[in-house]
Amino acid sequence: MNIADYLPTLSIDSVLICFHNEELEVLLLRWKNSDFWSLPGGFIKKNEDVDQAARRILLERTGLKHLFLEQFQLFGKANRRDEKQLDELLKTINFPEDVTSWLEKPFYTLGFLALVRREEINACTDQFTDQCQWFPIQSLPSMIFDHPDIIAEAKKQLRRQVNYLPLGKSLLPDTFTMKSLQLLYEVLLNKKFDRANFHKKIHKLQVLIKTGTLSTGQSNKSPYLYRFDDKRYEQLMEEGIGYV
Amino acid sequence: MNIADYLPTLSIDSVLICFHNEELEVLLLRWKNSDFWSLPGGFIKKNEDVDQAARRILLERTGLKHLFLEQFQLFGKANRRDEKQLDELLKTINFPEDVTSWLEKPFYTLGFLALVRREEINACTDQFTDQCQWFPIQSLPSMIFDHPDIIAEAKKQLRRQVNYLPLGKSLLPDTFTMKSLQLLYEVLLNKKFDRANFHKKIHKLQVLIKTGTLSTGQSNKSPYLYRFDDKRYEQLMEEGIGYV
DNA sequence: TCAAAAGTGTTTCTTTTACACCCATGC
DNA sequence: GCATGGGTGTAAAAGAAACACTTTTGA
Repeated sequence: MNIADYLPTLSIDSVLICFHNEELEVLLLRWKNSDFWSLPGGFIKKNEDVDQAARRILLERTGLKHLFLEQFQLFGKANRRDEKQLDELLKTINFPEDVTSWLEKPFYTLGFLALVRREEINACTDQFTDQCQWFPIQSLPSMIFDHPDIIAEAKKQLRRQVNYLPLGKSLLPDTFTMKSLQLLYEVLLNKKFDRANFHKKIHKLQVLIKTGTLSTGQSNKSPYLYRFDDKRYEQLMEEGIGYV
Repeated sequence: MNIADYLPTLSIDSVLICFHNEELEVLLLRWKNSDFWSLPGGFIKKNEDVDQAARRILLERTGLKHLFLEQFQLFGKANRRDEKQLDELLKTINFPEDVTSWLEKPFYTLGFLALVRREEINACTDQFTDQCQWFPIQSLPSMIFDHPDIIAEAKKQLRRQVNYLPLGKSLLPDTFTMKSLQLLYEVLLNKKFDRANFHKKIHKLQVLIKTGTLSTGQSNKSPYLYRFDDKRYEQLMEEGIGYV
């Protein structure tokens, strides 16, 4: 990392979210020689689009080229990074002098929300971190700086924009059952739906295509498998699904 | 303006919106010696909260201390400012050398949405501009750089967040008639409401308090004047009004 | 044949919509 | 009194919610 290639002042942190074990999970990296975790992030190159920078950073971290990624808020408090904590984190690692002084500069950070499928991700660490793990969004470990706030705001964004985000398409596998779709929205909105009414509501949207059935091995009827009608799905994202 | 006090890389531009003549209007400033208009904006001081910077800049421009102000998007294209245009704008004014070279640096800009009452504003120009005017949001003049995009995104934000923005409270006078409230939402959503049903909808929200009647001088019944119940209003902003 | 879970249908209640009616005001 | 626009009431239509019924599957 050649410091001279990067812009000061503004960094990027991404909240990667997946749906796993009937829960939303967030990807975190552990800082070297510490018990603190942080969001995958990075810096912006000179002459680079900010959106492009966010994609580049996530590509390095996950190997994913195509994923839903959207900025949601600039975290702009002057004292957003605890100085003491920053010093301690830097002390434990022997970065080259130029990297250390770069990291000590003040940075606002732009928060991005990314929606991914856990099984498509091969997450890896960066030069600041030595471990990489998914955590249920309801039980997160200690994090550096204002990263807990960033995740909290991402959650709010997720709820408020629920009608305009490609949640099903980004978080579920290509084919899925009605039950898993319902479960996803129940978790997102923290609210139970009536199974029968959920069916009707979704079918009225005309966004699902039956692709077969899933043999569960259970002693009951096999549920249908669906996939999304891409054209109709895009249309719904424009108009809003009308969930809440 | 002492350049050394300010951060590079990131600037601020605000879309000030008022409701006047049954239309939404935007405040623009005209660049000195040019036919191009721009949003009121500025730079961030070292060690300053970004939100605070946006307030400081608007205070200088409008004299308003309290107003609704919220960031809505970072405009992060590397080439968002047309170089040719920038050069031409700078050529026509004799800024000190340090200011010129400051302005020539690359800047991303953070867009803020501000909701104001036109009559409370005493808008004035800054060192870059010589005129200041409100324009109907539907008929805007030529603007510099990506400022048309910024306004377009602000409009989208306004529509999408309509349920969570204090539109009535920020854009209408302290007391107002049901008709003017209806008109505001009709303009915002570009959609007509049935007068009777609008009454019922609003009354069910239990957010209005009757404060008297307005003598219009017209040969018909005087409409009631209302004001908002502050406590209930805040509550509604949290939950969302449920308009669209 | 039974239990379990998926899929579908029906009834009820609530909300939305359309529109009619009444009321105050100035000429 | 009458035209005008504000305020209120009512009936029809649409939509949401609750819940019962039917189907499929493996044991």
